[in-house]
Amino acid sequence: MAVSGKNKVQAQVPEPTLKRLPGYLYFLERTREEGIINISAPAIAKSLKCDSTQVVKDLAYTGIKGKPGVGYNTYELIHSLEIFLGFNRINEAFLVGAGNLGSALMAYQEHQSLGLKIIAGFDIDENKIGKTIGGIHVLEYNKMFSLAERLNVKIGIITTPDHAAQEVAEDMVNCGIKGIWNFSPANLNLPEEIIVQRTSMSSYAAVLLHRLQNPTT
Amino acid sequence: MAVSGKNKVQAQVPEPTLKRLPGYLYFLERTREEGIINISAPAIAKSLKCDSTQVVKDLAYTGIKGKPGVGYNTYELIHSLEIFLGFNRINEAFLVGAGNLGSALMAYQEHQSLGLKIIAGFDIDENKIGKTIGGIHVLEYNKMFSLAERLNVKIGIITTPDHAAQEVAEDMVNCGIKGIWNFSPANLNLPEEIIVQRTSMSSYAAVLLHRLQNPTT
DNA sequence: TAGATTGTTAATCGATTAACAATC
DNA sequence: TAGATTGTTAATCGATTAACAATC
Repeated sequence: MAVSGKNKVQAQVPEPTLKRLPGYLYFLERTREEGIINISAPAIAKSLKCDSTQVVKDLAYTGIKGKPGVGYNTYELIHSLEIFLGFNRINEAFLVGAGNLGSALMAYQEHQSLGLKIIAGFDIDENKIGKTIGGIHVLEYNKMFSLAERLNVKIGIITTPDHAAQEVAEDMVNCGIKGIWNFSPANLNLPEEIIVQRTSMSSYAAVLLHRLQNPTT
Repeated sequence: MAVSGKNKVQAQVPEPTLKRLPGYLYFLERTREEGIINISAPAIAKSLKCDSTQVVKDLAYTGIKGKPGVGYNTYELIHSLEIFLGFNRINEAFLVGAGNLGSALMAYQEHQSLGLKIIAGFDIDENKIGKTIGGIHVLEYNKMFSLAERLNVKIGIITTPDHAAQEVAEDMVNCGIKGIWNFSPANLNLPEEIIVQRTSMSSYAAVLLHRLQNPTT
């Protein structure tokens, strides 16, 4: 029953750490391109303008071991981050709502690692069905039900207008989807066990505006 | 010198609070549409699935007064949130990079309050220049310099490919822009006083994937 | 008045930062 | 060995949660 190789209760990874990890990964990929073999936490911290002890702690969560006095092996570090984040696996996802935001995400992952692979987009708009965006086909919404089951897709992305979000989410759950990335501001009402990640653009705008209007100091 | 009307040092608003406020605003706008005049913190908390004392605290930051035993006046609460977030003002912004993500943002704000108004998009791609997306014109990149000065725009949004982000950011700063919303994963190197809000899609993906792979209990 | 809810103050919890020992 | 950096443990800081008094 117990997973071997870990004889201690796995420390819960803080969400702030989790959010920072892809940033390290991105930076290290650039570093590797420059042919740098070893890199230290203070060096990373300086480039990313954050605290070096935080870098050490964050990286430790991925299970990597660094060499005192030297730092980390760039290649090992990238590998460790990818494994930990699950970015090495193919995390297949469906996307519903092939409007502007949906199209953006489909096109985005062509050039940028999102950590997940959108394998199909769905829409009810006849004008969008049949299109190919970022190499991904936009299919008729009703096709989602049979395809999800057949392909065993566990992740759904909602980029529909607000009013459709709840219904789409429920459909996704009925398709066997376990995790939903919701880009609409709607508050989804779903079974407890479904993992919902809400991404609200206006939250970021709020922080930016507030910091502009209330300068520190 | 001192701003009147506040005889206490203004309490710093926690960033988590700031990020939650637009969510309340969205919910309350729906509530108002239903004709509900008063709403209590526990009622909000129940709908948004969060803690009621947190709702009370968050709302208190906006300066609103509620009535014990009754709650808040919906209209006043919306007003208070808008004022506090600065969403009532017209916060004009430039967007550089009219690709998929840039287009998505331009189209998004047509239907959704982002808290800021994109007044022009810029690109170097001949095929994009001249287009109108979400009612916003895409102009030649070089036009940004003269326009920023003339229109006194203080906010810039970067939705370019990574490799262009640093250069665009520097140009924006030279245009007098004070706050930058950066959608590229690049780490911008800019003067201290420039406020940079980074929005990394892969951070959200990382959290979703991790929670899917490491269920809590 | 009674009940419900706000608003404030205290306690808890968790993340960040600091200190320092271990080690390459 | 000496210097630099990791890794761990302790201290600090800040946000969330709980408790309770004030009030409509």
